[in-house]
Amino acid sequence: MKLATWNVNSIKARLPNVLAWLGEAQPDIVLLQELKTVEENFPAIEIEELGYNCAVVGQKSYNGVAILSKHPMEIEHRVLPGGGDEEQARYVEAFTGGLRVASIYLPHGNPAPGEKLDYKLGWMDRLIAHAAGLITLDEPVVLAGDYNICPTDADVYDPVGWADDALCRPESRAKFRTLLWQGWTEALRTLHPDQEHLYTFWDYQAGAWQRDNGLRIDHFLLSPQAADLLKTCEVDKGPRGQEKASDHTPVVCELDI
DNA sequence: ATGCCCGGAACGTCCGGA
Repeated sequence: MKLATWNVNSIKARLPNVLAWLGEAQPDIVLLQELKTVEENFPAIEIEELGYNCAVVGQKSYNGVAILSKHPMEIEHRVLPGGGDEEQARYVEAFTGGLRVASIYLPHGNPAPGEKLDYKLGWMDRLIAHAAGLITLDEPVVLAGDYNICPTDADVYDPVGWADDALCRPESRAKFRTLLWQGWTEALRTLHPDQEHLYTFWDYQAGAWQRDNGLRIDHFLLSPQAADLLKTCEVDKGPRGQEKASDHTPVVCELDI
């Protein structure tokens, strides 16, 4: 089973790139973030033509997450529990292909410190609380997406320059570690512990892609039962180098199921 | 020290992104 996560930075602007990559990479399950549109305007027909079922949680202009799956799919959550009447489309969770999977778009938290960082940390507390329940279910669970967290300085092209940014601040990293300590395996770094320049995002500005000034902020977290199935996890840099690219590139994870 | 580049909304130019 081949899974992928990809922040596409507008599904409408990125549709040709997404369709081409789906056809070429042939993933079974895809977790998308930053759709930037409502569910009614999600290009479901084009994606269904490639054999996917779609679970979409949209929002006008901002955020938006989806799960695409070649298997039958049952939606479990359209919003991260614990947030009252949260309006931001940042979480969708479903059963599909024998797995429980969630597509996550964590708030970035800048400028920091301030309200935005507080919202991010509060959102992470909710994720930690929900994940604590999921990990007791003794089933293979995959929590993947754009976490907007660089877990360590090895995941940043310029750790000193980014030290005070919400993606790298100790408060953000501490929450991420709290989540991992529940027993989640962060697949990409686990399989590539010493790899340098292992990035998933390159800013559009200042020639970041050409200079390989990247960040690793898109992550696959696996429950113990899912980690037991882990075969490979890789960054596919291809889509970032193409015309009209997203600023993120897909991370692909293969499970032996 | 600041902005660089994008997409969305909307038709000015700003907001959000990371």
